Amino acid sequence: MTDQKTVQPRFKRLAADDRAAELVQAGLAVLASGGITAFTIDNICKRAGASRGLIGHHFGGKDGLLAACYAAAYAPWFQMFNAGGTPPDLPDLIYELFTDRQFRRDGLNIWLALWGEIAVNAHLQAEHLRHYQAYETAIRQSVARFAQERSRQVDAANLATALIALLDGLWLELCIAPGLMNTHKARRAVMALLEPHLGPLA
Amino acid sequence: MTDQKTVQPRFKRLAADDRAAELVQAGLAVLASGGITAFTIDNICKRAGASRGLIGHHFGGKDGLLAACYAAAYAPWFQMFNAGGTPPDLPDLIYELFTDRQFRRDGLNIWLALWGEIAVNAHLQAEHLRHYQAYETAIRQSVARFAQERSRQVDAANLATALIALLDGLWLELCIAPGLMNTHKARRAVMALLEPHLGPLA
DNA sequence: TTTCTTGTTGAACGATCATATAGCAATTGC
DNA sequence: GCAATTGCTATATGATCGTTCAACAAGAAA
Repeated sequence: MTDQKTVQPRFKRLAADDRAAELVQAGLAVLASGGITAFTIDNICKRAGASRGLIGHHFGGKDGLLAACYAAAYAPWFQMFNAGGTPPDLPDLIYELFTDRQFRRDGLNIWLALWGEIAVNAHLQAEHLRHYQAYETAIRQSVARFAQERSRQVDAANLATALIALLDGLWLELCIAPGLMNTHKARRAVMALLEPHLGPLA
Repeated sequence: MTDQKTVQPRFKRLAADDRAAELVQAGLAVLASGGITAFTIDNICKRAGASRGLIGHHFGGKDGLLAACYAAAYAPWFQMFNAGGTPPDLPDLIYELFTDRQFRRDGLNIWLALWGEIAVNAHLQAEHLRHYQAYETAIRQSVARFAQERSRQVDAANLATALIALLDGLWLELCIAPGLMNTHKARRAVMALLEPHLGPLA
């Protein structure tokens, strides 16, 4: 009979936070590839190599996991736009958003799936609104500072509104018409909005 | 015993096309209020006051119904942007898109739900791409004609790309942050993009 | 080596899902 | 009044869904 010591462990115990993070990453991967209808307990556990009971244990259930996925998707943005911090320089921001690393279909598919849920889920929508307002404030301040540095008079609030919508729309286009959208086209579209008001950005 | 004549009919027979149209309308209503996860045979039949077997009978199943819903959602756009017809005047188009009748959350929720599915459903995405290219052509021609009439030199393709993305982004914003977006803000955002390139539109 | 902590599994359960289809029944035609 | 047409119901079926939880087991501590 096999020595107990040589038996392969059935699973590896992780710290609670580590396991939760793995499940969130699996959830994001499932959203990226299959959208919100693929976001099921079975799909996520298969992806994470874990058992279905863990979702209830760590998140209280599927809805809690989705909320955690939203928070994880938002975390990089939160760092970038956190109220109280200095908003990024506008050219740096635009540059960064349209690198191949950021302007990627799978990552933006996550947002498209989440938007679909935010539209009909009051709980998620309330949380999104809090983040959105911080984001809008940061973008508006970036625009205002850039204009002021170049002695340009602009309606920063309106330009921020238009910029935010344009960014979201370009993301959406990459998801639903990927062959027709790329970083080059996206950058030029953004410049078409900003440069007449702010002058050259590059 | 009750006379046969006075018995209330159990259901009303409709022409096949009429019943199919009702089911499509029910499907769109379900997408508008609950998103793609609420798009189930039971929800749609409850909404239509019909029996589940009709979905299979008229559409071959749920996927066929979703395709029909997409076609129905697209039909008004098809009329507006049909390749071969005259694209609308740009100011008329912008005016029309941001009336309270068109810029409405429930209608735009349908698109948000469909976009989520288009992103991950190859069949639907292929159909969408056909329509999208006709739409882009029409918008580009509207922009080009408007610019030409005012002796303005613009990159019509780039401006059309930006305009399409901005329109989609404004729709999206109405769905996910409805308290913060309205027709007035949306119009002004569009003008911020177009007027520096094309001159006054109103 | 034994005990303890708690992460984890995976099956049971009831609900919901989409499809298939026998047969009912509204309505028209003869 | 009866027959024909075909729209339509509603049930059966197997699969998938999310939640629950008893009990297992990895790994640390004593």
